[in-house]
Amino acid sequence: MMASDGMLSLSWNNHKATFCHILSTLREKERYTDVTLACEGKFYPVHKLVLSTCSEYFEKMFEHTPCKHPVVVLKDIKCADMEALLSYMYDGVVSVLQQDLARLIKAAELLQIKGLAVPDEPPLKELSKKNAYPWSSRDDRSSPHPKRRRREDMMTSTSQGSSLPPPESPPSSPQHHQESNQSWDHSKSHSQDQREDGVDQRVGDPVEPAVEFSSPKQEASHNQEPVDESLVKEEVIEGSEDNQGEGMDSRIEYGGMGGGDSNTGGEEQGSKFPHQLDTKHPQPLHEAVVEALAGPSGMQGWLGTGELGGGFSMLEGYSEDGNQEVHPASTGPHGTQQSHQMVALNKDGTRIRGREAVVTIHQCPFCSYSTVRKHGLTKHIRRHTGEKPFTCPHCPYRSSTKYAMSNHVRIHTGEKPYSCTLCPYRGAQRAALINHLLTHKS
DNA sequence: CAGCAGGGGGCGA
DNA sequence: CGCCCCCTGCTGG
Repeated sequence: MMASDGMLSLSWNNHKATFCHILSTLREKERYTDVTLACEGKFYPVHKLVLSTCSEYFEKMFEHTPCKHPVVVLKDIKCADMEALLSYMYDGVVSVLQQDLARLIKAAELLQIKGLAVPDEPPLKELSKKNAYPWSSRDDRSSPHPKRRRREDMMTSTSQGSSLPPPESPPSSPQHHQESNQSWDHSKSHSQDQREDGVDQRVGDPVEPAVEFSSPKQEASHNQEPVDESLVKEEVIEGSEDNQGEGMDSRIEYGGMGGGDSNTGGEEQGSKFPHQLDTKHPQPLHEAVVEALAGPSGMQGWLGTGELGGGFSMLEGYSEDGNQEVHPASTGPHGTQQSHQMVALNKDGTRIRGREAVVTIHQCPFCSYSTVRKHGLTKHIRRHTGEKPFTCPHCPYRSSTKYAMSNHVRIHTGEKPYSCTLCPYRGAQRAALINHLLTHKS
């Protein structure tokens, strides 16, 4: 916080993460939901606000829908995809099997989900590296990377008669996109056309015929008006801006799900996939999120680094003792899983890396502290609880650790085990001696 | 600068 | 889980 002229600026450190958490919780409890999405016989009560925020498509739809609680039927979207997209919109992350990626992206494009409706090739990369954590690096109010023109293209593409994608990539694998990425990133304005064509296909085709695209629209039109294509345009800007945030991006090595074969990705990628499996389990995704969020002290523990600005950092599996444990290899939601991974990397860097490794991260329910050592957390929690099990036999002093007490007791005993080799100085603590030695150097 | 308290990690049992 | 150590921050002279 900063102060100026006597004014204090109070900042809510984990505001974003908290906010997102709350939204997820509300969704879980179906509280304040004001729109129901229906697909494949399943119903998903959600919030217009969230949908509108994440999708212009919905935004438009609601804008023209007087109905208080409309039910939007999504014909061409699979419920699994819908759930994944909802997870993405509410939690900012979603894990998807490589094989399902194309379909998911397509669904995202149809619904114009910001950040997922990637224009061209990069879907993979984008998805995994940037969009996966839209809010992690900056404010996401502005959509992550709205790249929806794609959709337009698609529609228009026919007219263009575009040639379509290079033979190289069979529809099914979204992966080949690396190369185009770069070009795409920077130029997103005009030149894209040609390229996009190619892209379109890749993205769209894999799973289904282009025809389908219309459907969502139709849907829209049914409900009200067709989405204005022009809106879809938006140029975007994504570029590289992102990282201003806390620089998290840089640290996050995200192997990306999509990256798949791309060589660019890190070594991690390979290992990563194995864990992203259950994308499909319907429930898990949702439940897990909630579960992850539940915490003794509210969301605090759930939040990330606690740094300003927020980088969110983690969702943990929550365990009864108040600690949140993460088991990357086995825990539910992919999304969270990834988060975990991220956390691990951020916090411990070297240590908790491999996806394969089963790492348990113990998250403090009171603050952002997390450690791989349960014992470490136990000690840490004393900070919050104020528990000081160790009492000085000579005075009222109490400490939270035995070692601290032993240091303290030396005050009474006069013991000074750390002696300077250069002078008669003796210190009761090693740190004192080290500090003292500095005086000899200068 | 010295003293002290405390947090968190390393390591072994 | 316990013990120990390293490191850091605060305080007072």
